[in-house]
Amino acid sequence: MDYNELADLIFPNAKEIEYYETRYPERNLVEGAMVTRFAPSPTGFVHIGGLFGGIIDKKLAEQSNGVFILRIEDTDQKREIENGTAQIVNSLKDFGIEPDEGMISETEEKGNYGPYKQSQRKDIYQAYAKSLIKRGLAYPCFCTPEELEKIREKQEAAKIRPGYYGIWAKDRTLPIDEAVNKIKNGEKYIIRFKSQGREDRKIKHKDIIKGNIEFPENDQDIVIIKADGLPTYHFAHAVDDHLMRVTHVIRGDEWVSSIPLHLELFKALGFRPPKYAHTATIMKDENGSKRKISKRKDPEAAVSYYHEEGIPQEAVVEYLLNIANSNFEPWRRANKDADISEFELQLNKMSVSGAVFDMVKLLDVSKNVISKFTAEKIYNESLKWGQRYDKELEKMLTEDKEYAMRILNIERGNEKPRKDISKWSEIKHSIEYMYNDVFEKNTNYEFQKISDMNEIKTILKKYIEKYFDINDDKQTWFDKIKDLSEEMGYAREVKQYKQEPDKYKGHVGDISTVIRVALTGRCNTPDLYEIMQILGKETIVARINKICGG
RNA sequence: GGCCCCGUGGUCAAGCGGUUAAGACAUCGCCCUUUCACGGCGGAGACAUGGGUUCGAUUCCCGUCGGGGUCACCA
Repeated sequence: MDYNELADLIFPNAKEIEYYETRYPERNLVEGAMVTRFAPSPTGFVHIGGLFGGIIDKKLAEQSNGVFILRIEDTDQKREIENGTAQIVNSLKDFGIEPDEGMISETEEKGNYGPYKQSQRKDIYQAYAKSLIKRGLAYPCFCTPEELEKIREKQEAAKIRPGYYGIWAKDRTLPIDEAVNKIKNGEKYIIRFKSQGREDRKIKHKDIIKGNIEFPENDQDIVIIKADGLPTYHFAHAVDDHLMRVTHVIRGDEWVSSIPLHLELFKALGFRPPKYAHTATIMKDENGSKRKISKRKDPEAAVSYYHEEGIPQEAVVEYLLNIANSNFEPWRRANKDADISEFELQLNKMSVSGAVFDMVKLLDVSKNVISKFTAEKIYNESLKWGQRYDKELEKMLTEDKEYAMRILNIERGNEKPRKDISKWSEIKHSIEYMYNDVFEKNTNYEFQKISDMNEIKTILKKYIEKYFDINDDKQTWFDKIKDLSEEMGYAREVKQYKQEPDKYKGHVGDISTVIRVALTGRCNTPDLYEIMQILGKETIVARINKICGG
């Protein structure tokens, strides 16, 4: 018996690897084109860190005229969730990320280098595993989980490095005949890689982000094909990224410690390894200490969170780009209205250590992003959000679209647009007083300096009877408020009042505030003149009478 | 514990042997202003630590401390 026979016994139907090598040829791309891939497993919602990686993958491929692949790593069938792939595809789409190749729905894919779901590539992995067995670089291992556990316990007791390697890798030296017999007897087994590495030797590696790293060679005989016939991550990574002709692997830095293994795998398989870029983990601040942002504890770890909160996808992407490249902010300042696709991401400018996720900063970015939107876009986006998450808002926006648009257009579209909205979930609060049915429920007027109700009523009565005319232009309108102030014993100008405070009861600002509060219930609002123009004469009179009459 | 990575204001971060150690967010004050938001100006606030190397270290080397990652038939 020799390795060939053993290989044939284990994988009788596997094709020769040459078949796949010609089936998936080198890509014919322009010089410098990057082939990247985002390769999540369908185990739940997309993580903010995953989105981060996906954005980088997409951008790099796009700006180099390369290819961005979406591959699904569903080799762990226990953890897989229903419609996991569709969820990933849709989440990415929400953020404007669509693959050039790979999965485009739960079951559909595009591209010539597929299948793009690992569970459908079983034959490919087995062919390469077989080739390894033939060359004596992989072998069947019959150890049960219990045996493995015992080995581990021994190692721990002896305080030596745990794992399946060297003398601990007992099936590594199992005679071929014995292995064959065990297989024929129906004993369960998995396939392990036969490492040629030595722990006392060093390996050097240059990571695009982390720079030069040196570590001991891998000497672990890791499993490459599991009991269910599917590959482990490590093996699938080597086979897929080679066959899909991926040039740059961008992944989270939890993988750096696997580099010695991966490099050895590529070497054993005869593949040229890709370039690696290991991105720093996004962290979360918890009582002053940093930790990895977590699916369990942190709602903002799920990208669906941003959708639910109504933070526009552009803002999230922009914030993430901010974390990714420190030169993004200067770029943005110099190119205020440019589309982010024009920004050139540089891998070598990526941060080496993990950034703490800063929601306040995100909201600031978002505020600026929204301030550049047109009223139309704000209307459409917040309506979309409202339809899904807030029926009341939906009603406000749809019962009279033109009215809603006028509200949303207040102080917008000019040089210094309003920057008071950072997410759609804030919209309702900022417009609701413009709606009579909501306003009527308001009983709490936040009057400020002038709080004597008699004085307030007098001011309002005089205003409505003597000074109010809906047709006035802004200047006339304000001049009249000044006239009213004077008549009531308040200074026409704030400065006047500050110079001689004893001469006046207050100033024009106090009078305006009374009108503002009477009309909106709030002491802080956007431009009162615009609000009044939108409210209209009837509503204004009614709202003032509501106070004066009561 | 072994191995690997990281350590500049509260946060994100420029700087990479000689700088008054940028900038953004947050914070505080002032100005603008009928309120708020915007905008403008200004303040406070940092090179974890101990040794080297050097004429000179935030920058280079070593130790310490602190943080993170990883050690699965999970990815």
